[in-house]
Amino acid sequence: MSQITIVDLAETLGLSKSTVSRAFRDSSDINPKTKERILAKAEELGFSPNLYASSLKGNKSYTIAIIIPEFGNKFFSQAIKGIELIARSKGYHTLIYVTDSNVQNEASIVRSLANGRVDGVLISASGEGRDHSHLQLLVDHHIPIVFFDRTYDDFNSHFVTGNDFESSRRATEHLIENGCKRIAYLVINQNVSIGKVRMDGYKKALSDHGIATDERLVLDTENDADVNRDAIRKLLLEQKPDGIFASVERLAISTMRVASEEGMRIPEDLKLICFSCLDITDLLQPSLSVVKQPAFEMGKHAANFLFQQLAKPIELTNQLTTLLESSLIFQNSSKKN
Amino acid sequence: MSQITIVDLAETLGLSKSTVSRAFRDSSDINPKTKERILAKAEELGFSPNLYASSLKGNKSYTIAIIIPEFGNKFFSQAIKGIELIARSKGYHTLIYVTDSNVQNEASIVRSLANGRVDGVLISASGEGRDHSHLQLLVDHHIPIVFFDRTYDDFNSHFVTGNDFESSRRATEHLIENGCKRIAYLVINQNVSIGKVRMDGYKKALSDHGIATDERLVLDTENDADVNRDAIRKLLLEQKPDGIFASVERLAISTMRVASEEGMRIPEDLKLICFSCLDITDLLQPSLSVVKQPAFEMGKHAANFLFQQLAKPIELTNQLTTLLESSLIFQNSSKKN
DNA sequence: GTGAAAGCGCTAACAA
DNA sequence: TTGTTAGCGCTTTCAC
Repeated sequence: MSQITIVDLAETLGLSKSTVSRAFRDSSDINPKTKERILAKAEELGFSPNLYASSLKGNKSYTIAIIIPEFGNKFFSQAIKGIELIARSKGYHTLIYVTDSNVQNEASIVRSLANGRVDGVLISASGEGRDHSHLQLLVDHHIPIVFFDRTYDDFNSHFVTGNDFESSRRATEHLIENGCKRIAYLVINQNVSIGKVRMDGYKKALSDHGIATDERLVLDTENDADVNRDAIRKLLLEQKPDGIFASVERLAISTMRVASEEGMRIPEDLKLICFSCLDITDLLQPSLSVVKQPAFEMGKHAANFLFQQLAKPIELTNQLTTLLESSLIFQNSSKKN
Repeated sequence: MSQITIVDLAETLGLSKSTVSRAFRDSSDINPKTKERILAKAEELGFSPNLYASSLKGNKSYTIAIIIPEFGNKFFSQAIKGIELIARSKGYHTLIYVTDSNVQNEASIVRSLANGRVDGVLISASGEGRDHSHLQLLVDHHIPIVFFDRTYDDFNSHFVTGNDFESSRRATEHLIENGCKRIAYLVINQNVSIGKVRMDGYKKALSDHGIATDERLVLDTENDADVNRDAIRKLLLEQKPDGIFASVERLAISTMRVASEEGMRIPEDLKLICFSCLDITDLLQPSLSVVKQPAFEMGKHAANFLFQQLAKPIELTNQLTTLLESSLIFQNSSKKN
């Protein structure tokens, strides 16, 4: 911690602490030469104004928080990269928290932020539970919140995400066009927004093509990779789908491994497409068809919106959603036989 | 921001602010009933003590920073996950910064931390430049620093990394044992520690097996993917290596793409092994042989050491290095013909 | 253009 | 066990 204070600096320079203080704020009028002298001395002594004293006076932390459910895939690392980039360009600092998709963790993290630690929060919902009152705490403290990728329906705020309904519809339609009759949908979690919206797109494509939805082909998964893998195996063996649409990358990866273990070939016996931000899908065996969200852009967009809110708060009476275009990349995993 | 203060709470309860303050600290003796009453009221009013006032008094931020050069691969996301986990278990918050492998960015970030914002710093060096005096600023402010994965030689501190020399030696030896005679080494950057150490391991394996080092087979790369790709193409075409040892994943990925474009088969014409934390190397075509660092463990280890330093500072007079064991996973990309 | 002084919200000696 | 009080280091009116 910085031992030297503004008073020390003032003394060594024969000035008052208010003058020294002014040298570090842009606004106040001060003799340019004095300012220069002060800044030079500060540099020499390695002094910079104590953050906590400034924040206590100014009631501003110049810090935002990112809360994400997991760190498993490239989507979140790209999104964080975008957020951090914008934040730093605005002179803001970025705190990072991982909830492990656990709403209790989410609540405890959120509670630790309401004491002025942050000026705003970017969050991708953990997806669990029905009680999201912890977020109300932020609202009460006038801390703006922006959701990205995953949200809660029961909460009015800004939400930045991909055009998941349409991408899902097109992904599913692509499987149909390539000959699939029994397409299974692997849900990340029925309670998270992305689970539902992506399922709606899936169902729309089915009904558009006169295919009835078979609930046995919809697999709701959990937070445990082993459990999911067994469930996928059961699905493949019992329901014999000829196409899989996975709402997240890790479920598609599990599917590839299980299919291989069970001697099913992709795409001959089973076609596969999923949401993923992986940048080496072309090198997989088979190359993987994906819906690729603009993760980096999404992070930047969400951050920019947060800073807009910080500059000029807007009261939201219902959820305001911004959709960013995802790209569909069709490769061998979904290829027609 | 929190409008309500400790004084407001005290007034509504007919107590003094010191009593209220005590209710939020664990140590001080206070009537359990009073404490309960205070905490209940605080909960009701959504009050929590202002962080900046506490920090200003206590000269402690309960915040650490992670500074990383890039966010491109799984290594860093896993390491961050480990760090954040430990930090939160200690009641600490974690700031994240990305330097984009640029030492100027690194310096400006570091400077913004020396004002008491953080109690400690975890850093993976950007790798550029010869002047690392910005880090001295942290030392002057008694902010402990722990390096992980990438360090600077000219700086005394704790450094947590993998047993890169030995892993590199074994990886290279593995290529030799599988018949390679002309093994190229792709360096991330000659100036970063990992570039050098991994090269030393490579050279050791060569000399152990009576193979002379051919400097034309050592390719120093830059921060630009396109430039690197062209350089790799040139290397493959002109030097005709029969094995590649890549010090980082992205160089191996570029190699796979270039090889494919030039009609070279892996592993028949060219064997490949690299450092990588990717968890789907088995699904690549061909499955990729890797040196896998314990990224999550490394993050936890580095964080734990930082907290040890925070609890009881130790003056380091030279670099203290902790090596964590990496695992070698041999798959098809390096298989004998 | 510069200085004096009050106070941001909290903590911790000290007193009661 | 609780209250009083003096700051933590800085910003910002208000004088000069």
